[in-house]
Amino acid sequence: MNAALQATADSGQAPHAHTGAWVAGVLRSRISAGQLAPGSKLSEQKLSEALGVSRNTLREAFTVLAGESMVQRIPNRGVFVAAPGAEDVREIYRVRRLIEPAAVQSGEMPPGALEHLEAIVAKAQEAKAAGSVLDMADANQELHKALVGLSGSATLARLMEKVLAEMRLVFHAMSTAPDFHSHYVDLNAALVEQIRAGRRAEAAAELRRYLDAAERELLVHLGAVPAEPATKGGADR
Amino acid sequence: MNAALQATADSGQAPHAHTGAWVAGVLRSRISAGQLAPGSKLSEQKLSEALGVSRNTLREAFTVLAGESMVQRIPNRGVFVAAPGAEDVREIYRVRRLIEPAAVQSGEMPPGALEHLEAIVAKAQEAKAAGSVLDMADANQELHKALVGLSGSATLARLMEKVLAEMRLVFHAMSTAPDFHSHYVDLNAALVEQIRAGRRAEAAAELRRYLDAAERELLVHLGAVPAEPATKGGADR
DNA sequence: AGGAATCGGATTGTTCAACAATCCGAGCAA
DNA sequence: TTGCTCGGATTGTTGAACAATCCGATTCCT
Repeated sequence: MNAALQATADSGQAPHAHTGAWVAGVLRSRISAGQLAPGSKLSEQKLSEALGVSRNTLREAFTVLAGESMVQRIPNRGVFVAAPGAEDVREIYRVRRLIEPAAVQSGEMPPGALEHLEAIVAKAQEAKAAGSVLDMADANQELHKALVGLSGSATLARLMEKVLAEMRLVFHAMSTAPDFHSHYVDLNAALVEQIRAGRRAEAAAELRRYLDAAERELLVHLGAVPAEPATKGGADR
Repeated sequence: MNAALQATADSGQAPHAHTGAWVAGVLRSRISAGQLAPGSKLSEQKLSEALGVSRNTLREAFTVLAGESMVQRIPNRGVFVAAPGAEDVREIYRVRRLIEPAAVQSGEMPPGALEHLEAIVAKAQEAKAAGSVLDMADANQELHKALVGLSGSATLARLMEKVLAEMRLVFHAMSTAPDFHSHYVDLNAALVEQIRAGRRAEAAAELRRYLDAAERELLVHLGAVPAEPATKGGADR
């Protein structure tokens, strides 16, 4: 834990933009990279001296990150790296299930978007061939971000980015992280193919199935839902 | 301007929650209420002494509000109440057009939601009968928030709240504010009626038309689009 | 006179040091 | 063991200080 903290303090001499925003960026990166484990406490004193900034400035960064729900602030207790649970996963997929298919189905399709999608798919297939799980995960996230990008809305793109950041936290929070992504590379390819063919409604429907399956897989792995029986909507919470 | 600032400084003795969040709440209310005009500058010194908080604490509130894009922060210049323009209106409706119909069409319809919708419609009709434009506007926003609420997602509800806050800013930014809302009361009623009847797809389609019309009306009033010809996309900014 | 460079005041950005408020755990008592 | 109190540690908030930057007005040159 300590190693991760003081690791990048060397670049501490050049707070490019506003120092607060810079600190927020540094912490955001480390959290997304998993260097700061979900649930771990971020001490004001340690972090401020490790990053070479004032406690006040660090606090500003905390405010930013709390607004993005990357960290959780508990009054008089401190800030902790967000640790999403099963209910958070359900919420994540509630959002994705609403936004992604809608963007696919009724997006305005800016020029070059299709090529962008296909480039990402190619990258994912490359990563799969090379067996690089990390690159596959990255490409996967990039693809879904691009799908939302079809809507042409910067707001929704930002929201999706936030959601994907939370997804990374979910993965980091899982003790054992099996290969969730390789299954989906081919599905992604098929999806983009359908979009290319103009079969937007079918693509959206397939995407919905995709998301349902992914959510279920995650919940099962979190032990929040039984593995097999898929009938009545049973255990909630 | 000054009157609005020091107006509520009387309650300044009881910062209930964390002072930063409290200040952010106060400012948010005043901005939404139009007491702080869009584009106006929020001076750190004046505001901090008017609210009876430290400059540092006020700054934390600014960070929060900037994260919600209620204010715009310009480095070394200060923070200003957000002043949405035509492009922002287009972005707002890009989001609404994607989210609201999707929520109507595929929302999970929690119990009591329908009654809630109808209660809001009733309130709106009441307000229309009484000629209270303000209550109509409130009911209108409440209805659309409730529509998104059908999705069951707190994240999307928050996003919609942010969007609606920006809408209020748009109205406040308009010099002349004619009656945008009375047209839509009956449309809202019809919409809820269709939802009640289970005709979700039709309701979503009607909602889309609704949103297109509202956006166009706003853009026309902002002078960002010609009044009649509905063909080529013309003047940008 | 018109325009460019300059200067001074004002505001923001950041840090530091201090104090109050709160929480957590250790130690003690019943 | 259970419950209480106390002390240390951390957070919340403030005030003051200084550097950096920006804006407007004055001044100077052509």
